[in-house]
Amino acid sequence: MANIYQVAELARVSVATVSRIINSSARVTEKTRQRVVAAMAELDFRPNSIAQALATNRTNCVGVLVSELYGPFFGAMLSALEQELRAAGKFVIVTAGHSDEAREKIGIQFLAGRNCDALIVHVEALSDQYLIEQDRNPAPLVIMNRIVPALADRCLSLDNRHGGYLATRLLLQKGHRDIAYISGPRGWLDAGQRLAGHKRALAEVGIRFNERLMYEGDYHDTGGAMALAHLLDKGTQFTAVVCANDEMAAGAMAVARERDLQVPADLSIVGFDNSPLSRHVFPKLATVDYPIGDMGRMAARWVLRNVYGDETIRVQQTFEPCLLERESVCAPGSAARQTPARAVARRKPTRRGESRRRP
Amino acid sequence: MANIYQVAELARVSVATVSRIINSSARVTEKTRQRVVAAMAELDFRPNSIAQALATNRTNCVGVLVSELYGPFFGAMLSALEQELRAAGKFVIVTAGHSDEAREKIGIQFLAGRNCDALIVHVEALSDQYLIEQDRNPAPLVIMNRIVPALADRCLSLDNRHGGYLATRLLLQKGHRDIAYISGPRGWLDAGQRLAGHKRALAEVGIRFNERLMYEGDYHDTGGAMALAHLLDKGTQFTAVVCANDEMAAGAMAVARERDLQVPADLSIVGFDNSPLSRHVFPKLATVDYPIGDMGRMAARWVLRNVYGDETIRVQQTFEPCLLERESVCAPGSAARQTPARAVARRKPTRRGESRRRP
DNA sequence: ACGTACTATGTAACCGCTTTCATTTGAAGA
DNA sequence: TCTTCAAATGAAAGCGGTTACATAGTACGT
Repeated sequence: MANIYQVAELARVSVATVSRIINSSARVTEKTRQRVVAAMAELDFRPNSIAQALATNRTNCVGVLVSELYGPFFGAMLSALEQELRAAGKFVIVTAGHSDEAREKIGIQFLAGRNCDALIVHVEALSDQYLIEQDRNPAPLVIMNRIVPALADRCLSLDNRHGGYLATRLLLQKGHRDIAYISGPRGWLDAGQRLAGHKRALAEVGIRFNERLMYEGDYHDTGGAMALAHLLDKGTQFTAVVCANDEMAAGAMAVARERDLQVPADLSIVGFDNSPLSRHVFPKLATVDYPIGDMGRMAARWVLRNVYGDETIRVQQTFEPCLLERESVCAPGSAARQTPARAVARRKPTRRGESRRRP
Repeated sequence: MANIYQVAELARVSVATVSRIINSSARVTEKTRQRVVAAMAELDFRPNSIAQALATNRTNCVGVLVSELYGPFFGAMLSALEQELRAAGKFVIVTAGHSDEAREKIGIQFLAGRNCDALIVHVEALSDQYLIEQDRNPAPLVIMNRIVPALADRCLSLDNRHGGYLATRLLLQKGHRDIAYISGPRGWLDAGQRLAGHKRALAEVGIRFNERLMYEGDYHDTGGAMALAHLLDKGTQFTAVVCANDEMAAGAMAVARERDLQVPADLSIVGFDNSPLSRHVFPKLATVDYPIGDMGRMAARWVLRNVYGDETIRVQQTFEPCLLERESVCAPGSAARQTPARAVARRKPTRRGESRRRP
């Protein structure tokens, strides 16, 4: 591959002039510009981006650390983010932190070691303290789905608490009183926030949160399945369940089906995230939309503005969840079946003595 | 950040010696090694990877071009691939080609422009010819899910034809004779191969492929839904349908449900890919496992071996699909219902006059 | 014709590391 | 003690760009 010296020689100019043309960084006579452009074309010259990076101390790379590279959540985030950055000519280097403190730490070091211009991170296990220390790095941190007070201007987050509130409020409005909750892993921030929203919605209508109606899942369908099984087996009655994400809701739905509980007639279910999955299960899952794609895009724009200096870009740091009411929810004890009446074994007794007939 | 000169000065050695220690590239006295290591620690020195890349002409970056960054298919591929490369200290730069020729071309240029050491590409629209031309690049190409004869040693692929064959054979073995087929987009390679396998399975038992039982979908659930609706409306009878991927199968299942067709009693459905989705739908979808994670991992290993010279690594280039029989399939006209008998409207007449009672 | 004020271009240092080749060092053997 | 030779180390030239500064060139006013 030709280098800048060969171009300069062929065009009978100095390398400085060639560089100026590459970067449009200074005026050049039209005549010489044409000679140089022709030379570049003839030699099929493309500037070596590594050399440029060394000279300018700017790699045009943005590091992205997510918990996993698969799954609809990170997939949507990554996809939007990459599209936005690529449009600006920036490269995206990705790696996974696997929700584990040591691996998240290594991940950040790994990306920082590549001289990324900025890091967009979605971490669960790292402490605020560690993130704050990292921020003295040449590469600023953009923090997804979390608020670190000292770094508030670099944090993009969804109001998870409000999301949890909306999910539970929907059920309350439908008339449910005994509402179970399948939580995400204790200690994960969003899991705690969603639960807090649930509690607030209950409190608002004067219902005391019942520890026995809550179970900690793992954000996977198997965990959701196990959670609902446990809740049912405990015997405390409930007519609806809020799941802290869609995947657990899908697992819960499968268990409900196994036990011949009709969703939503016997059990209303609400999920969280609005993952594609929520539209694939039957009945379609009511859920809380998590605009993670928008947030990924916005993280990219934060970087474009604050690192690459594009002042024309506006960024938004907080996002609102939005309730999607679908077929997995109805009034408690309602006979609003999705399918005609059918033989039922082991059906749980209808709550609150209400009739099962359609109102 | 400290550089190698400062380390050298502090340790009272030359930069060459420091470099030797960084890379373990030559023997160094234990005494001086310790001095240097101490100096590096004191200054918190980390070698500048960009400068290393410039000097060695090796970026330790692998470019990955996939159609999309989201979705279970590319997600699994990316995830496995990244994990394998990261373990070897290599960086992954990702971008999307969106199954469009122009954008795929730009994507490859984009990655090549970053001086990647290798490119792993999953492209649909680019011609073999173009890929062959690209291969003279400094960065070799690894081609996923496709066979370019001239570049056969760089191609990793699944035997899609065999997969299509397995799906249809399962249905034939169950006794189905009238089998519809919802294809992927005409022109996509894997779509054509899967269809070819379907045809071969039919031919093997002497059934003539019926053009009226086949419909071209788009690999999305909406396309699958539309496809099944069209097939049903056409009036040609069938007792089973093979979908060229799981997502279309999910769409088809939704339409079947809308039309009060029981799956599998009235209609058996087989998907392709074994995406997580296939376990979330009800009944669980029989499908053909696509070991895309393994393939991603293997692409990484190809690069590790052939580009980074790790001779100890073995690579495998062709992969076999594997049938997963699940609840969405049964014998035609069988009453092997997943749910008890129920009122039915607009049910299609049972095929072949068989009884609907359980055998 | 000449000094002035720009503008266009060139020179060379620098970014931080690797690597070749030359030189120094040190230990074994005579 | 003096060679001899391998091992350890250093000097300096790249890698391919960018950019501060110097210089040559041009147009203009007087």
